[in-house]
Amino acid sequence: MNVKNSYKKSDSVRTLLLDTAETLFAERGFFGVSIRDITEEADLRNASINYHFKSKENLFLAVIDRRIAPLSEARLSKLSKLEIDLLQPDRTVRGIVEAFALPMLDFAENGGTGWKNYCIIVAHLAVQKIWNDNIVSAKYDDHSRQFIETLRQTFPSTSDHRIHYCFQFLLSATLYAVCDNKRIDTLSNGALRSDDLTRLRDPFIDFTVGGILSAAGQP
Amino acid sequence: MNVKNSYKKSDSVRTLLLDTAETLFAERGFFGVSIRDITEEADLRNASINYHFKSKENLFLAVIDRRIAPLSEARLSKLSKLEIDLLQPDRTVRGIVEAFALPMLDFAENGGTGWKNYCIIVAHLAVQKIWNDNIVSAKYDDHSRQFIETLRQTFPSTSDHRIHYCFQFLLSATLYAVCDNKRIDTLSNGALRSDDLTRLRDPFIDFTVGGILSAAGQP
DNA sequence: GTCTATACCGTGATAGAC
DNA sequence: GTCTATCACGGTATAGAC
Repeated sequence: MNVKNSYKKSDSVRTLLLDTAETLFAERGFFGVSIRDITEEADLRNASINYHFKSKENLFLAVIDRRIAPLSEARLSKLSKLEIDLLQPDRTVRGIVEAFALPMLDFAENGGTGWKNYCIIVAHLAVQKIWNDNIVSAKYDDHSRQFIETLRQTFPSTSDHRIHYCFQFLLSATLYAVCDNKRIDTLSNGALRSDDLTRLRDPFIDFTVGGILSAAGQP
Repeated sequence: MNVKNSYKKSDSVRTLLLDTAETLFAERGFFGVSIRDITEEADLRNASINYHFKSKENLFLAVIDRRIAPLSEARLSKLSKLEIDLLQPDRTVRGIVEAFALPMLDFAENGGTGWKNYCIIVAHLAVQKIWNDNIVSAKYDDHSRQFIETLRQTFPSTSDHRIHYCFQFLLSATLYAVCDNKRIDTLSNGALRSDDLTRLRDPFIDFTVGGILSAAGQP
């Protein structure tokens, strides 16, 4: 019982730190947030971060790590249900796009603030070279390669490099969609909102599916 | 003559600071770089930044500002030569895509390290809400709206919100393309390079043109 | 007008009391 | 497991010398 209680208490502090860090990192990025910002926001002493996570960078890694498995599983579960139909590449591509993008769009919009902030952090990471090796590649290569392989099989006569670019284009559209940068709010004078991913969904699928068919169409 | 000389000297220090800052901001972002990092790299005292730019944030703004006019002019000059042909939306869309994306891809690859770093910085800015008002909106709204308006005219029966999303998708593909994050190097096991924008160009145009036609096709 | 020296505060991390 | 005190360092900004 003691063990269980102490575990639960420690666990709740860890979770509180992860949640608070997630929020702040989403707002200002890794370098824009100090461990004092985090602990003050969470009403804790700043030593708690070093105790629970050893360092600020480690906390950041833990924030990223926490939600990789659920996201990856949601994507791969959809992908595993996909039937590659070479006679209907449009249907197959739609299946790939939906398996890759819809879980992230759905988590970002309906998964609560935690998931929303997580997606924003990933969108930031993704455009920065410095995180490519330690984080992005280490954590996302596996399931990215499965999507690339599925595209590969869907377009047997398309060159490898076009297949890879198609994945990049799908990725960039997805990540920009979840970064919630308020850009479209400004440009549309408030008619659209960058956090309204429900409204984005249909145009998004039309664009990415049409784009991939067009880019993969010629070998 | 004194005035001219002193102006030239001051100007060269300013330029050195701008160039050095541009390089470092591209590597680690605004918060990841200190004014000491910049002045040490440039072999200057750290007070020179406050003297020439008043503050770190002001220096950052100056870095962004410096290259907006040339980029904007390159884009709008191409756009002004475009003829909107409602009977051939594919040709028109290709013209819009080329006017918006090719100048940036070209500057990033062939404009020297300064332009390359600038494009990387813009790609980082673009996904962060905090810079939307002071920088992105203030500096890029004008020419962004011209591209949106041209899309608007090209697809008279498409809803406004799809037009705005089409611009967002074009923007996200363009910015991700120039961020040089090495992701495609990793995923392709070195067969492709994120700094090889020449090779990216044709698939990029096929994807974005096909995507926009598909997303704007249905009102 | 330009650069030097320095002030002063915030940073990440740790040692040791509780 | 948590808190206090403190470290060495890096952060921006400024006052004043040249």
